[in-house]
Amino acid sequence: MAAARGRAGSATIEDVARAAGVSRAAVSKVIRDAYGVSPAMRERVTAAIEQLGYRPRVSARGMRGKTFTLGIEIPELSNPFFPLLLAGATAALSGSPYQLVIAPADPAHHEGYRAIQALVDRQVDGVIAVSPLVEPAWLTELSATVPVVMLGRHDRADGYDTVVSDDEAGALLVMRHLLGLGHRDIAHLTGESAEPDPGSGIPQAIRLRAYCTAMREAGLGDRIRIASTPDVTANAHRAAMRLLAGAERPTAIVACHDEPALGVLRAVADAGLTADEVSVAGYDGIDIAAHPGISLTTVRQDGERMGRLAVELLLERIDGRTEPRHEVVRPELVVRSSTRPPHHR
Amino acid sequence: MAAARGRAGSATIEDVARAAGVSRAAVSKVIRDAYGVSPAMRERVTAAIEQLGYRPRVSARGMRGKTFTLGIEIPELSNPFFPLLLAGATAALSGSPYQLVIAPADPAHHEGYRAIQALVDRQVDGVIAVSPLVEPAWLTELSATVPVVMLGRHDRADGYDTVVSDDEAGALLVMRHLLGLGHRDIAHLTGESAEPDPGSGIPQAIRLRAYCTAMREAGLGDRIRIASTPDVTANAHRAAMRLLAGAERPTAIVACHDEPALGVLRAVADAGLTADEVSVAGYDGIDIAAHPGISLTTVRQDGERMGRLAVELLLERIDGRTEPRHEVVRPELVVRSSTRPPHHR
DNA sequence: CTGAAAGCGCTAACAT
DNA sequence: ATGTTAGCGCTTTCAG
Repeated sequence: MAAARGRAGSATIEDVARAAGVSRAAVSKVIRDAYGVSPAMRERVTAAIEQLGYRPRVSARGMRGKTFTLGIEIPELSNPFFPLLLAGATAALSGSPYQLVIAPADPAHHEGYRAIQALVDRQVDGVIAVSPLVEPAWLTELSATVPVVMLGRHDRADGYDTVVSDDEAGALLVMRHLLGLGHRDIAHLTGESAEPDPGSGIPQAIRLRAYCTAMREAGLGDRIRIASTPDVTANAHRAAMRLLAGAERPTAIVACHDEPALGVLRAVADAGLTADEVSVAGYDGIDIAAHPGISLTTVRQDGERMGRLAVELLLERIDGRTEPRHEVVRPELVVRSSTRPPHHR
Repeated sequence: MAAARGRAGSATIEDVARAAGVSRAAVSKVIRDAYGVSPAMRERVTAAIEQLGYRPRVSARGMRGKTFTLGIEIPELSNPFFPLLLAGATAALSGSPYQLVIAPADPAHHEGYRAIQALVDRQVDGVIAVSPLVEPAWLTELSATVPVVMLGRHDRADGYDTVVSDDEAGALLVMRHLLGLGHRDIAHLTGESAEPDPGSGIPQAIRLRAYCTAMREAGLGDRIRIASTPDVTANAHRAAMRLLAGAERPTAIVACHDEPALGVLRAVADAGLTADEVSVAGYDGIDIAAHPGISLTTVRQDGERMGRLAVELLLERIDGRTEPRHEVVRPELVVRSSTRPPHHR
């Protein structure tokens, strides 16, 4: 908290130079600690900087070179998984000269593009995109201008790096668990976006496909039951209610994320049922799932690791790497009391 | 998603001017739609911009004037209350030319200063600070340079605006509720930072004081029981366990936030107790509190409104207002099944 | 209504 | 080792 003597933020490199009786270039060199400054000069300049409360303007710096700013675009911060990513990213950056800035993007309005563009307009040195909805082609184009790491999509492109969780493996983990418990009527609750394009790189789509595969391989192809709704998180409760009220009530419901799974749990309770009648599983491994009042079986994704990896890849790119890298992290099944053997009526 | 013909991001205002056969100044005017451009020229310029996929560099623009960027500093995004603020802030900004960027700050390391400074270095047009730990004096100094709105602290200063929830009223709401139910042994769980300086503007400190006041006014001054720990969110469970194991077990525990309250609930369950033996109340009104598996009595703060207000005040300041404004929003008690009349042994 | 030109604060050659 | 200088891309007087 160095005290600023002059009006904070007003001093320029010129002022510092004058105060120290040196040239602007000298000050610049001291700031960036570039080659060719005598200890004596460094001392004088440092003192002047301190005394004037001088801070280099990043915008001005950005005009010639880098801004030492990394941008990350994030949809719906309300999803507790994303803070994990950020924690990892921030941790990976601590000690480095880079600052992370987050641009929130409302996924409902195709805001991903807008937010990423806003970041690029602000001359960030690299972009991490978390939006599952921006098109790979667009990102490829973008990556010609600025290094890009896409988080959580399975499509690969040469222009940018990716960090994903192995969603297929994760989804199979839950399915094997439920099938192992003896469930046969397993329904899957997912977002609308997963449906139309099963080949897309969206995690939900991958998980949906894995669900279908697992069902078919267990000889339960005819019992596949998919409930899909726009904005699953908001509508999970209603969708689950419909599922539970129907003639052939499933004995287990697998949700594409933990948050919708919470809605499903609520629906189960509201329908006067318990985990003995209907098992529920989620996906993500958010903290609250471990709470005894919830106790949700889920697949934990190591969000912190993913965030850290994303930053590392980005820094490598900024450092000059050109061959694309694609990191896959392994999810892990966490069994809790929301999933039990099916009750035989 | 206007297709960029040239290499994205490479076109400058100069290129556009050349392509449209006009001067740079003309293009600039069109961009900012300033006074004095003929429809014909506007058309030509717009076409050129479109065709070249031109995007103005915000840094360059920032060198002369504004960056149309608002910065918000937020500690621990994992706290589900903060996304609400962001939602409100983002909503208030939609349609405006401003872009919101978030700088995450680890509260553990005095990062508030660093994050806010990073924002200012990047020439944001205004700053919203959520850190309860940055010193008012520092903010006052800062506000000489850039408009500042402080969110969630009760100290007032002339340099900057504030938006706070009425924490005293909120805390009294819970206390009155519990006392009304018949509780007499009510303990309060809070963070260490609330303790030392009861007169500070930190919300937890205000709530702590209100708790004490309410107890005393009910003639229960000698039963005041404060459990305070560093990093309450992480240590709530342990602290609650100690409280529950002690000789004089409280019949109710009030936590300074919902997240610690979740830990308390877990402790109650782990100790083999129920809401009939120990009532628990939180503060914030996070979504999960409404879940039947949790059902936590709490005080809801309208985070969305607070975020919106903060942005509005900031925009007013940017627009030239100089008299300080201090907005107070009223919290609201939400009673759920975690609080019940005390069990008489 | 349009254009020429002077910077904004900084970095990076290029001298010295 | 230090200083000079030419821009980076944009906005903004100020003339035409």
